[in-house]
Amino acid sequence: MSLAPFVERLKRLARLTEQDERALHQLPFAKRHIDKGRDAIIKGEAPSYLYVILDGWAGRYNLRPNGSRRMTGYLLPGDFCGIHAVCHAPMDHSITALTNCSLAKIELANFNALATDSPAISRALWQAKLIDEATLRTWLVNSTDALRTIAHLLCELEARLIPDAMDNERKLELPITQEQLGDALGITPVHVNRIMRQLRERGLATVHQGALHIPDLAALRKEASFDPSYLHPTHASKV
Amino acid sequence: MSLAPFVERLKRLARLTEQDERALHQLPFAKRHIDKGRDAIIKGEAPSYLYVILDGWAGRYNLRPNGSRRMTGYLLPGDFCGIHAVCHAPMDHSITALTNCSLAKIELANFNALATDSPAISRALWQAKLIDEATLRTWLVNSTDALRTIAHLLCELEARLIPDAMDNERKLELPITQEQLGDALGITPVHVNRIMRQLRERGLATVHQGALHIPDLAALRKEASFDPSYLHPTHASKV
DNA sequence: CGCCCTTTTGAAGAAAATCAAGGGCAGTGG
DNA sequence: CCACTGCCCTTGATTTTCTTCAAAAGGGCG
Repeated sequence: MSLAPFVERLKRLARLTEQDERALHQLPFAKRHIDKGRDAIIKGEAPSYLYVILDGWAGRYNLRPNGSRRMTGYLLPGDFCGIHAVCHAPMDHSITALTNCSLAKIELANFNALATDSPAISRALWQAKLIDEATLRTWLVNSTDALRTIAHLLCELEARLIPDAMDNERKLELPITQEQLGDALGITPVHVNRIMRQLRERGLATVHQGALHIPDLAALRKEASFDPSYLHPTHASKV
Repeated sequence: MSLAPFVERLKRLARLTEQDERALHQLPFAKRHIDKGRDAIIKGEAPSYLYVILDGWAGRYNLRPNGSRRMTGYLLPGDFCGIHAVCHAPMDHSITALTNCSLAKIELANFNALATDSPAISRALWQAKLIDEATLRTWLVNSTDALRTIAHLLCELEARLIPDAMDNERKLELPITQEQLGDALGITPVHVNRIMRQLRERGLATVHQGALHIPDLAALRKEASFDPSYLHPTHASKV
């Protein structure tokens, strides 16, 4: 497996030159497997690597004093983390594997060299950060009640996993448990279950054997007041 | 009023050279007053200015479909916003004046020129973004119940307004209403009031005539499980 | 089969929203 | 000077939402 998902991601974020692309593809990296439930980076570390998710799902989380975890974001294939190290800042949260994951570890020194040389790459990093931030904001804004909160997260995942969605009926892999969803939303797993039932009964979303089925994406998005624009930077950045 | 608060802020975030500092001080800017309740930037704009808060409090917010607003961050004197424009990206949220504000408008073209030339300045921007992001995360993580949510926000404001806190008894201006607090926390103003009473009764925080008094900062921080480290980048970035 | 993990459902309790109504205080205007 | 008005804070009563506690039912896998 190569860094292709990573390069593709950056290409979506900014206009890379051919040279940028070539240099990215030639970045040396190490592959690392992380078992479901294990942490890739722990809060307080200042990793000297950039981690790219090649396969599987990971998540950012913090522990609360009572021991429960609160996810603050999902990392899907092509996503990366560890940028804190751009500033040599220690991580303010941990990264855990929600499923078995394979990651690419890229030496930050190598990557930073590219980023400082290439305006497009450094712009792509900014875009990525802005999207992360916007995503956090939507989590705050759209968590009025549990149903909307869950519906919104499902919409987010759908939009991120199938970026070029056009049609209206969708099916996608949802390899996480209801408890993990609850962690991400600050909701009890029991309550997640009840809401999932409501979504099912209302024909908005059903989960069967690890697959999420959205019979009517438009309806779900309306229910969640989901607007995907925050995930897709306008390529105004072509400039 | 000069850009001094802005320069001071950046100096906290990264090691500026004397030249950086001089260049920042020489940035041309326009002053703009915004009345309480008015918006400085509206969602969807891609402002061509960087805005620096010189005086007053502002806030980032989004509107919810039902018309209520959800604040996603406070902007205090010295803070800046409009960095989206680094990527020519449209704002995904609006900025409103919580009190009467005076802002400095700096042409992005001018500022970007500085930022691309100076590694320290561009690093300071990264730091600022990381802090914004970390702050958003703490809002998610530490909002289990209303009391902790409010206590945490009070701690955040205290830490940001009095960065070099050492002693344990604090008093500071809190120029916002309980309703505005509720907007920031996703809590009903009525409920904010009830919690403020609890804080008062428990001797954790009292508000009198627009002044917040924290008799025992350590106790309040403990209640909120507040750890200020996310606000203060270790100057590891000296490197 | 039997075990573990996840999902599902029920019933009771806590937390917060909602609805409604006073009360303080500053500013306005007669 | 005082009544009036508007804004904010405060409190009570009621209802909704979510949590907690508990237990049962599926499903995959040794």
